[in-house]
Amino acid sequence: MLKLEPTIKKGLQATGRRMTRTRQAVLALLQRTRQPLSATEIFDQLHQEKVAIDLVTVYRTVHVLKELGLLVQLDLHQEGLSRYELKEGRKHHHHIRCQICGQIVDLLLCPLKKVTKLIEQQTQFIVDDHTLEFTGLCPECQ
Amino acid sequence: MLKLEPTIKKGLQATGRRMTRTRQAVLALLQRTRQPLSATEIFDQLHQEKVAIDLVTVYRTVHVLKELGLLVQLDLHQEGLSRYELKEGRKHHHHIRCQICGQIVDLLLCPLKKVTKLIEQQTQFIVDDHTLEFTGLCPECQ
DNA sequence: CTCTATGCAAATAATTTGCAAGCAC
DNA sequence: GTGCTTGCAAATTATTTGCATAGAG
Repeated sequence: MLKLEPTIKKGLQATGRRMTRTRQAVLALLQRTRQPLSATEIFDQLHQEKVAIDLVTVYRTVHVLKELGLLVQLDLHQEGLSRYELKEGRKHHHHIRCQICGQIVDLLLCPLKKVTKLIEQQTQFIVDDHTLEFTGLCPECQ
Repeated sequence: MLKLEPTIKKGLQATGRRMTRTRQAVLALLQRTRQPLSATEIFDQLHQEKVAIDLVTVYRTVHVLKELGLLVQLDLHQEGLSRYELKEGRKHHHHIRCQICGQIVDLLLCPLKKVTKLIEQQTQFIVDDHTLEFTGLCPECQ
């Protein structure tokens, strides 16, 4: 497991920000968790661990971490909320979520490089980002 | 332009539903519009055209049309709302949206058939659906 | 005439904003 | 001590639900 805090503290300070108890708690949680978490899940989980934090602070924290490029905001297929996961040196990847139990599994692939070039040629857009998420039934729920 | 109403009326009636003034208005709007529209946009546009309709009815209408398989609900990249477009005999496709002006352009491709099989092999999930949407800068906003 | 669809009010849910007090550096 | 952060309350936005009435077949 990577020790992220020192690096992140520098990133925060470089932009005039501070490393605080609540930011550390959110970071530590995201670091040890496998699944991408929603703001409410981060809030609930931290409260279970007796960490006092406001939901608003969770939102503000993930916003800052996203600005620093340390975290990815995900919108999975028609969930109606956002989820967050640390980049933590991981490669760009996508996800599949089970429609029954909600389990989210990482997909360690991205088949879109060639497609992106094709789109840029065809549309004259400059492609900046993309969303690619799958839903289905996990082995247990089939 | 396809004449959709008779077909759709049959579809509605086959499930004990009725063709109404408001459903016709929403259908006609989606039929003639190029861009995928949000519930609020459908509501606003119809009001501009002096069609009296409640926002709730818009939501209920797109819900029914989706159940009948006549309409696709889209969640574009981090917009925080859903958009709707009629299938109207069109092929499955994806979109790119300009981050500046919001313009949405259809992409007439889907490069995911092989990837889907690969994912099913690797994860043991049965893949049901996917989201693939791009954002970028359109030619005018670059 | 029966049963579905609609409008209106109100409830939910996710997220954002304002402001005074707390805390990092 | 100064200025960024936080908590709390409240506002905003998207969407859903309850219920009595209007309207399609």
